[in-house]
Amino acid sequence: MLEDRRLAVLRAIVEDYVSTHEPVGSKALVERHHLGVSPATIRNDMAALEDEGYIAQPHTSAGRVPTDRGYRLFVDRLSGVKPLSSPERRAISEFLDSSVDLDDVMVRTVRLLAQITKQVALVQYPSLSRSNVRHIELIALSTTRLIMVLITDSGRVEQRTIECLGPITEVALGDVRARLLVAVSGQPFSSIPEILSAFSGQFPAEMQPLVTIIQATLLEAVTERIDERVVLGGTAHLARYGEAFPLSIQPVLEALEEQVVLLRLLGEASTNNMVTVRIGHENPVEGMESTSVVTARYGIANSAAASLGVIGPTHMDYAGNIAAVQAVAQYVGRILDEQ
Amino acid sequence: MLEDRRLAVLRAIVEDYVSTHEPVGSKALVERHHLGVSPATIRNDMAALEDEGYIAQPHTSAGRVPTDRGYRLFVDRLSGVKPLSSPERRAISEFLDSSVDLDDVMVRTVRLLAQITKQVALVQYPSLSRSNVRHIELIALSTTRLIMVLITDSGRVEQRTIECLGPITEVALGDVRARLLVAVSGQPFSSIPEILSAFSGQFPAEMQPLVTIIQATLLEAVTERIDERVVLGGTAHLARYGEAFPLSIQPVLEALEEQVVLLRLLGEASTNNMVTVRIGHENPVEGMESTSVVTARYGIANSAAASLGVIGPTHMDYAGNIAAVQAVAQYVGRILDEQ
DNA sequence: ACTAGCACTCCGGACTTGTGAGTGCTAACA
DNA sequence: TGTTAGCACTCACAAGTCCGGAGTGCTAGT
Repeated sequence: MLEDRRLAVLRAIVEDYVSTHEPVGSKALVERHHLGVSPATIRNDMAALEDEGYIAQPHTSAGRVPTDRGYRLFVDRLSGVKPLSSPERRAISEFLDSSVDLDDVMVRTVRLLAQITKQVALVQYPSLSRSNVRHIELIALSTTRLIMVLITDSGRVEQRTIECLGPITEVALGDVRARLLVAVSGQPFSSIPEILSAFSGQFPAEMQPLVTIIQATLLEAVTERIDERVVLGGTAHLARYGEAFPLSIQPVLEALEEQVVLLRLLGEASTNNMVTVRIGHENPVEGMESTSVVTARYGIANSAAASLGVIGPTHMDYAGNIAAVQAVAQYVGRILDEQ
Repeated sequence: MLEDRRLAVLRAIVEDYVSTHEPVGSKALVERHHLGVSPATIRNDMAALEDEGYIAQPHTSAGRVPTDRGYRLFVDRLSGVKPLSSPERRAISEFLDSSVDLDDVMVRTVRLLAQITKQVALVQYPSLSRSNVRHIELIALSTTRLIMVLITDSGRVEQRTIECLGPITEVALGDVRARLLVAVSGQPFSSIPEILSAFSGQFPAEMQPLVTIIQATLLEAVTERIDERVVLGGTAHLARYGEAFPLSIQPVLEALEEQVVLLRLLGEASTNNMVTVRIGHENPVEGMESTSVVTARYGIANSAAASLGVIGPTHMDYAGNIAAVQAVAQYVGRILDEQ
């Protein structure tokens, strides 16, 4: 009962602060939310909440502001998930129709997400490591150079140029290509290293240099290249907070330029299919202490999976953003499945 | 003589303003630059320069600030080209060595440019329309789907998925592939439409659907896809100007999210090989009135060409940026030639 | 357990003032 | 005629002062 009201107060504080961006006081609170008690009572609750570390005052005689811990409690226990509005659903389905290409899907998704959340959006390309090989092609460009094209069942196309020491014969290349195709086609990336380990044995000695370098390149493509690409959009939304907040955007912009950092932000998402929220200092990245990250994994029928999400100030609309991220993740998974 | 000094004054004003970012007054001017005259004389010159529209004062009794027109005169007649420092040259050549991939070159270039100019950098992918076809590949993914991979001599790889109505036979596809390869291999993109116009005639009627759709896809790839990709880097540098300037970064960030806008900014570069500078209002893009754009074309031995450049506030270090853009453009051209 | 009242704190806006950088003008000078 | 010195004038900006109001914590009363 008493506990209940305290939580209600916390929720009210978070909601008000998110919408007004100003410290919220006891009086304003009772006026805006019809809690049936007087400001004085609220003040007692606030004092208790402050003791427990859920809220704080920027300075004496100012209203209260939620702390990271307060937001945490809010998203864990208090925030419902706002259903998306119908224009939003419409936008998603419109975007759904006209995708032609994996790149296209990624770009459209990131735009969509940025647009409906009004935040910075991130979308990771489907992970190669959980993909299967759909096709592999070796194409001679000159007598010493060839290009390897790798196509996954998630629609991704990887290419690598290979420089050979000796000249390549048309016949040898065709031979390698044919056998390689048989060996790896349809196989998951994770099993490629094993397959390759016994591969070169079937070729005569004079072809070994060629086979070896091709093999090495392929191996590199499926393993070392676990560093994935992330597309980014909606950075302009950062400027909205510009001066108004401790969130000085410089470090954030810098962080967003590093692929590695983006991956860290997206990475280590929840094990299950739910949305993950990292609030303020919970973020593993320096310079992002006053931002929150909302992420979700999107899966392509278990064959490949990656993450997407949004980044915004800690005082974001968690309910709305969680709903948006979740919905978009579902849609994207579905689209990629269809392809 | 008198004219000469006035120009010297303008140059001094621009240089001081660029380094301090504060309106510069007559007294400070004579102290910092050893013009052999008194402040009063300078004031007369300044008044003249103001009448001609080269400088302006933000408010009475403030120093003078160059106008767009002032900058224009400065870059056209007054600014020497700063040679790059040796660490800069070293950075460029280090970057030069370790490029493996077209994508890699683009990413590295944009980073490099952003780093040495401390501005936002843009690099356009080599234009397809001036490229030659190095190889074309058709790969069946299923009985009704195939993927077309197009490799240009600038190292770019384009892929397209093609959905056929009827089932594809291995033989038919091989036939089309072989003839297509012969027909277009080594040809410039610009001549592909002509080549294709007579292409389908050589196939029997039952193969027409297949040939037609492949042909259409290829045609689309070489023509409609003149919309080029642009990579972007160094946006964090924008934040440096953050509040300090009329350059509110929101519209700029927004503009930078649109590929089309980026192309407009890069586009219409100078006819010759020199660097182009667009100052403030000279920019064709709304919201970029207080930014300048420095661009140059980089060519790959006449076969393909595109632009790169930097974007910064009008009070940028023109001499330095022009030198950097020019140097980087040369290096990139050279690297892509080698590949 | 809640509320009313009260004294206290302190941020932030408004207002004032003073200072200094900068200007334009005029008159003297080479 | 071009340059300089001197001077009165303007005005942004910083510092200082003041005051109101929002908000708090505490205590006593319901």
